[in-house]
Amino acid sequence: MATIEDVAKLAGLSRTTVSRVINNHPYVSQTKRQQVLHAMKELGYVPNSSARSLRNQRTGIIAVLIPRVTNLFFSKFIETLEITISKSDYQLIVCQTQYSKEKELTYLDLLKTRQIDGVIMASLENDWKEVHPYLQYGPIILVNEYEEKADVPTISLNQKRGAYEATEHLIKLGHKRIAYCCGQHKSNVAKEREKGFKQALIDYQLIIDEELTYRKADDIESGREIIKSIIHLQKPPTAIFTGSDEVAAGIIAEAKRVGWSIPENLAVVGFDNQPIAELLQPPITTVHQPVQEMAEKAALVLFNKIHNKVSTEILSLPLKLIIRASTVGEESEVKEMVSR
Amino acid sequence: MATIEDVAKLAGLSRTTVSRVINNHPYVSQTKRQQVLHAMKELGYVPNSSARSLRNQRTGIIAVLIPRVTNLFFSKFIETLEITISKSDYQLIVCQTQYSKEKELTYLDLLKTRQIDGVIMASLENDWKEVHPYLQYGPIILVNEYEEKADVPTISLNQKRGAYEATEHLIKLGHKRIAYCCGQHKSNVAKEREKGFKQALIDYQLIIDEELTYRKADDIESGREIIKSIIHLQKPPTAIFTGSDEVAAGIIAEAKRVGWSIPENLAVVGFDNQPIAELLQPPITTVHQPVQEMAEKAALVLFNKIHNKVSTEILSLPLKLIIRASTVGEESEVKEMVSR
DNA sequence: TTGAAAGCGCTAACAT
DNA sequence: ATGTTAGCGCTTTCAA
Repeated sequence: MATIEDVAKLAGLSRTTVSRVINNHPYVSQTKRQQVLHAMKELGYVPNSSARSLRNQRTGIIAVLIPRVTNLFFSKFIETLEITISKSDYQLIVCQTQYSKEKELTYLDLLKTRQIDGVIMASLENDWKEVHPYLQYGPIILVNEYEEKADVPTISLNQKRGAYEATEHLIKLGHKRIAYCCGQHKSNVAKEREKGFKQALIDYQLIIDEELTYRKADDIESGREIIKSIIHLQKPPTAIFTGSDEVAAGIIAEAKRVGWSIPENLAVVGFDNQPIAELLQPPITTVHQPVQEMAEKAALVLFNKIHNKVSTEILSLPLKLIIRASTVGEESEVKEMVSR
Repeated sequence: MATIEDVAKLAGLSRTTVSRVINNHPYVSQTKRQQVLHAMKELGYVPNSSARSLRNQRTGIIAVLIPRVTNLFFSKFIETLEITISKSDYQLIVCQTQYSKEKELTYLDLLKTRQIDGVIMASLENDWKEVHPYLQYGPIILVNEYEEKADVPTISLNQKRGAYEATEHLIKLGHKRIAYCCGQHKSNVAKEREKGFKQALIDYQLIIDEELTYRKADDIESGREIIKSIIHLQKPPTAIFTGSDEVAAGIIAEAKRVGWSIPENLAVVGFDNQPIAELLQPPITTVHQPVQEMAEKAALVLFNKIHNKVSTEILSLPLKLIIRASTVGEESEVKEMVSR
């Protein structure tokens, strides 16, 4: 591997001059610049990034913390994030916490050891007081997940409002017994959604029934389980609000299996607006989250932080309800369209 | 930020001794070890990884190249890969080539600049002669994708066999006009599947009709497009083999929209065995790929390469056909079960 | 406009 | 068992 020294020798110049050429510094004559460029090419020289990192105190790498990558919400987030930061020649280290506090802290250690220039936390397992000390080692921003006590830039989605609108939609369709089911990992996202859901019930004078509340649903299988439990209820719900399209898909599949019609026997609302939401029979009414905007904004804000532009931006992006046949069946849809 | 020097001073010892403690070297007395440990704790000392990388010529980071992360096949691969390598304290940089040759080479440059210790290529855009020179900078292994000319460890899936079995399944159900549709990015994966598909037709004396061959289908939308094209054919196919469950899902959704029954009017085979395959109406017959095993094996093989254990392993893992109602309708399924 | 030299923080060969 | 010292490859003062 050729070093800067080798290039300097071959070009008959000093390391300094070579470095100047590498970094596009002024005060290098055209002739010498050419000599250096030529020597670099001849040797196939490429600067060693560990040496640069050590010297410059920056690695050009950032880390993103998520629970797991096989969740379309997070993979979409990472897709956009990686594309965005790579435009600035940054690399992305993916850190799956798997909902573990210990793993989360282990990944934050990357900041301590200076392996990365900054962290985007798209999930949060620990109490903020555990995370806070890491701020002395480098910038951290909170995205998607959020935390009152956190004194860092935060980009979140208006989960409460999103959940409220979805619930209101069900209420306006005449539903009075609405089940709630979301994931639960001490996440504020889940908490805010629950707030929005309950607020809607309150605003429309409906009763909140804890029997109809499920808090550990986060995949297809758990959706199925919920139906298995619901069918034994004396007074089953007529509608159900869920925290993800996957859960909704599981619910719909199992409900159909036991002979229920959707939405006649049970109206179902999903969350995320994943591609499958449109494909299922019936297509799922769901809440679209602007993941891409969130990722782009996250990259921007973290870069600002890294370059010491002091920002403590707190941003909340709006969600959007997308109405499909899992709440408004074919017939009622027609009716509604006519009535417009 | 405390350095090793600070720790040494505080402990009243040399940098060497501190380094020995950090790296668990022998020949450090218990007393001094304790002194060092104590000083480290007091200063909140953590070794600087850039300095270690520079000195040790290893970064503890590997890169994985994929087209994009929002594809369940690849996100599942990355999920398992990250979990596996993190057990050995390695970090994973995700590189999305977006099917671009230039981007692929840019990411391979990480090897040149020594930002990473090795590369797992789960996709391949360039000709091997473009990639080959990078081997002098560090280990590269090929996973999923493969290439005759490549002189590197390769872990692939037996795509030809998988496609053959899926096609044979359709033939045995009595289909004679079978459409083929796969993605095409000069990928050998696609080529091998096509070979398997055609071999099956040949073995059963069926005609290969180029009119029924689609080669740029890789998402839901392209599946829909294919149906739009097929319905205008004079002699439409009675079955269709696809390269992904997403394409199959698009085909099924659109076919139903135009009033076709699946599998009565068109039998559909997917690929990947994604969770949605089971949820759709009808559930999709598909080919399961052992992604997790592949990822675990990939980590193992790359680590071996990194530690100079010379292996040029070429491995091919088997695929498995999973039969569901998109090829074998409810009734025929019953028949078949009875006939067993 | 160019170069000499110090030093980023660490490890290892060598000496004791 | 412990310390001295050279150097990994780079950038940046400082001096010329």
